[in-house]
Amino acid sequence: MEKPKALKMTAQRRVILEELRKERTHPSADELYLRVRRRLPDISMATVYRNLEILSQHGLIRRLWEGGGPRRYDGVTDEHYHVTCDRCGRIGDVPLEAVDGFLNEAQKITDYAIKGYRLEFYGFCPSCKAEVAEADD
Amino acid sequence: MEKPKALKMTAQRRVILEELRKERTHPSADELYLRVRRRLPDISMATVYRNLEILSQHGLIRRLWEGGGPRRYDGVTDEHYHVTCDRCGRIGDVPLEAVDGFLNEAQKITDYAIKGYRLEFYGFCPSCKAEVAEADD
DNA sequence: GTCTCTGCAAAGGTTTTGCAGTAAC
DNA sequence: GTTACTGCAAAACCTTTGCAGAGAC
Repeated sequence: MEKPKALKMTAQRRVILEELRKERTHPSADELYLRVRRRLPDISMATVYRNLEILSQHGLIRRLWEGGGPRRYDGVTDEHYHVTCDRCGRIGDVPLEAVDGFLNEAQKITDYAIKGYRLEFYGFCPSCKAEVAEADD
Repeated sequence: MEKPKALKMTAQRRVILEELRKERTHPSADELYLRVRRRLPDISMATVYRNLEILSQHGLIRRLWEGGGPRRYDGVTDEHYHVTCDRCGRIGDVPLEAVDGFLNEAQKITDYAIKGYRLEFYGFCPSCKAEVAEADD
């Protein structure tokens, strides 16, 4: 197991966290950088990126919709969902029919006009599942 | 209203579509390019990108998990979902509690070990909703 | 004193775009 | 003939990384 690093609270980290918590707009790294720079003019973009990564690893903030990698495409347009392997990235199909009971519920609690949703599962693919099980022996 | 362009079926477009439908691996543009190039050695990457975009606009293929833009962060770590405006990109909160009735159902029909899901709504934000309504008058 | 963090600058990966020529309809 | 499409090359965009020095504990 890897030993987690001890977090040091630097001025940069503190301000990034404060500004992110102050904002309700779900900013990107770039937008946050502009805000943080008002208080710490010498901060660098790299520091912002590094801290956003570290802070979300530690559960202090959340990153929306994974997906840094390349976009992927599907030739099958029938209704179905996908499941991504957390370990190797392989993507499988989940041929569930539309599950939209929560659309109404969601509609009640926001001012947006909700038109649909995106749902994606994650976990371990069959081979990673097997390899992880072996490693645990 | 914008007039949609008529689709012309070029050799490149046909082969891209065929190869994507043949694959069950949800390939990225790059992976697809490698495959397509076996049949059309002179095709360019730009053509692959352009066609993937056009074909998904026309509903002939699907793009997985939107998210070409920058990643976004949330300082609030409480359980909740998000809703993205299709028109202006603004992101709102949907303070629903975990809705995971479909996890079991999904688990039954794949060989993956499903650990969780990501759920995101989309639609129009309050101001876009209003502007679209006016435009329709 | 040790280990983590920082700024800088450079590189990396992915996607888009302007252009002039070509092919589909 | 008109319009959409192509390859090429360059640029745009977003993110990560190596490094040497600085700061937190």
